[in-house]
Amino acid sequence: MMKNKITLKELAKLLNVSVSTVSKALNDSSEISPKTIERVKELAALHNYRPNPVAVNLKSSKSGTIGVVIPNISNNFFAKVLSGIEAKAQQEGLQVITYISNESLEREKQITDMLTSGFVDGVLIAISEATHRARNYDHIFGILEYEIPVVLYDRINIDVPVDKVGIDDEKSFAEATNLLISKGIKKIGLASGIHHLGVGKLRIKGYESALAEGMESMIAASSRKQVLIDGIHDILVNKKVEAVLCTDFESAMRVYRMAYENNIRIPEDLKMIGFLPKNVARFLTPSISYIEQFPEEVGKNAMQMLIDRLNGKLLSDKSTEKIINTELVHLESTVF
Amino acid sequence: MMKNKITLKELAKLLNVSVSTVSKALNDSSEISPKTIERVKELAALHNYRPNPVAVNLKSSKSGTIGVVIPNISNNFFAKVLSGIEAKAQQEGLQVITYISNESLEREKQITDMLTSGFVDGVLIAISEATHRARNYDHIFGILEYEIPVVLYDRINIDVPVDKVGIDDEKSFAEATNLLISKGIKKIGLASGIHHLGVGKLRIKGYESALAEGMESMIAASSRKQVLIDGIHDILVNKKVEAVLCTDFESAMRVYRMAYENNIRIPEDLKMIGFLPKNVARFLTPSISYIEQFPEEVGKNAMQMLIDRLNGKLLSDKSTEKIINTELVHLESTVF
DNA sequence: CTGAAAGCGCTTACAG
DNA sequence: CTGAAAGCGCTTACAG
Repeated sequence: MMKNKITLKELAKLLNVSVSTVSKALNDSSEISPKTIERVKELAALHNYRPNPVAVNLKSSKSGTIGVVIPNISNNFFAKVLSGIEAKAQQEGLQVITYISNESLEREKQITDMLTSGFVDGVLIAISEATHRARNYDHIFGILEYEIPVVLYDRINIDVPVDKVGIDDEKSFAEATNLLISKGIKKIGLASGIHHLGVGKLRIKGYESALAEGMESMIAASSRKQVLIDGIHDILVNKKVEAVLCTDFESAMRVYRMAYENNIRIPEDLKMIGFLPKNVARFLTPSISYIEQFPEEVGKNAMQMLIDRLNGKLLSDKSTEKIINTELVHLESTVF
Repeated sequence: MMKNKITLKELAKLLNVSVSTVSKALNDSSEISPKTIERVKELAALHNYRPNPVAVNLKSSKSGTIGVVIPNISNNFFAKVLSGIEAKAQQEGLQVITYISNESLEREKQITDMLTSGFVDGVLIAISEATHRARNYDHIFGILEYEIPVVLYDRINIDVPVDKVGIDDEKSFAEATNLLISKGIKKIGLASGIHHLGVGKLRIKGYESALAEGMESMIAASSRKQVLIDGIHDILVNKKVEAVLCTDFESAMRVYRMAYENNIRIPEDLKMIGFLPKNVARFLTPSISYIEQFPEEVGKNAMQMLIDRLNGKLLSDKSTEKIINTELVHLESTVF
């Protein structure tokens, strides 16, 4: 049994009325008599009529789709942001078109180029690492020139006048550092594989700003594997830090491995707090205290902001910014 | 500087030619003189003309978009499948609309309902756990009734006559079991949090079929947390298995934790092999031997298959199936 | 080689 | 209350 898609025209012919009448009836126009509305709807239901969304889009010059640009979908944080975006979009009857930049500026430019070709009503984007490094945001401005609203999420520490939704990166590490200090810990180190990114910088800034008088800042940071490992070795084994904060998954796992290989016991010899996915943090041996983020909330809020922008609910000459708070979750690595 | 989108009509007026001529010129029609083609293209480039994709779609009754249904985007396997799909789509100039079912049959039905409303040219779907449990595939057949091609990926062990791309789940665990046997291990157990899913069943089947004469099948399997934990305790602590295969992330992490808590040393007392993301497996202490899958390949192949189907390159009365092979990667947990 | 016309499937001012 | 007409932005047979 093949369902051939039925059109307005065909319905009209079957009903012996005009296409306009059918269209209006289906849209509950007050111009049409209740009786006709009923007849039309009945037949439409019988044939499982659905308006062709492409045609509707052409008339309304809206597509009902949102473009979402993701730097790296393997990063669980971004995967969950997407999940939040998709949930919100679903509620609002919007379609989400996904683009993955793989942290590449080149690819990101291709994507923004597609985005301006008129398919999407709005854009949610976390810029790629490469874009951040190059500080080249021309293609973002390019989208704006087409009057397509843009909301930046997570990686928002850049100077582009658009709406933004982010994480309290700086505060999270300031508070973690303060907590360790309050427990009498003096030698606190930090490891980072993302010190070159905005979020990395903010986390490091939070750590440094919270260090008390006379406390040394000890940072192992590199985006190159071996340099990072050597740096971690230095602060764990040579400098013998008593606690270490990790800004990202990779640095956390390398610290964890390094401690294991050098018989540094967690938490006895070393306290540890990191940005880690809950699922991994809980199951490690020992489990690692982590900063819980709420990526779905980031996604939902970014989508909501975009919707508000599209509906003209936000002031047109001013961009808004929203910060989603994190929470420090204590597990075995910070048992005192 | 605002770029107002320019249309064919406007270009035509500026050039003092007809809309048809402009359209043909831009499409390099042989009907049009080289000189006109050049003039038209020049002005189009100057104004950065891009055809309105919605209008093109309406004419061609194709949308250039593919719907992808993902059960759970937090699962790194699916995230990477999406990455492969997106990469292929990008190459082919197709847009990917993402839908997340959250393993819910209800949600999946809503999604398939949207999919049939005429937006997408084809569908890639991994059915949800709930769908699998309920064995309710009516909504999948529903898509087919609209003549929208469907390709199943990963969770393909169901009786629906469509193209499929999967993983060699059964073989992977059969080979892992054989390897352990060849090393003289007698007591091999298995842990699973996904025994109710097709992929879980296949992995378990592979394990059981490979067990040698007289070897006992020892399985801890449940989708309920505490039952799974108790089961793992039983095979590790009471039955004292010498090796354990884990079908999924959660069961692997629980085995890993359970061994740690009961002073069972890996690999001295217990060998371990599991389906784990590379990134986690490598960093654990000790690192855990894992079955490497190639989710991007699954995604790319599924997308390619769909494209072939759309282009009529596949036989219309027969569905194809492709299996992507896995690889066992030895790390510290299987040092003999 | 160029252009007028029809049409993809819808919506909506306007006329009756 | 109903319908004819115009139009969203494009493509493509057909006529000239």
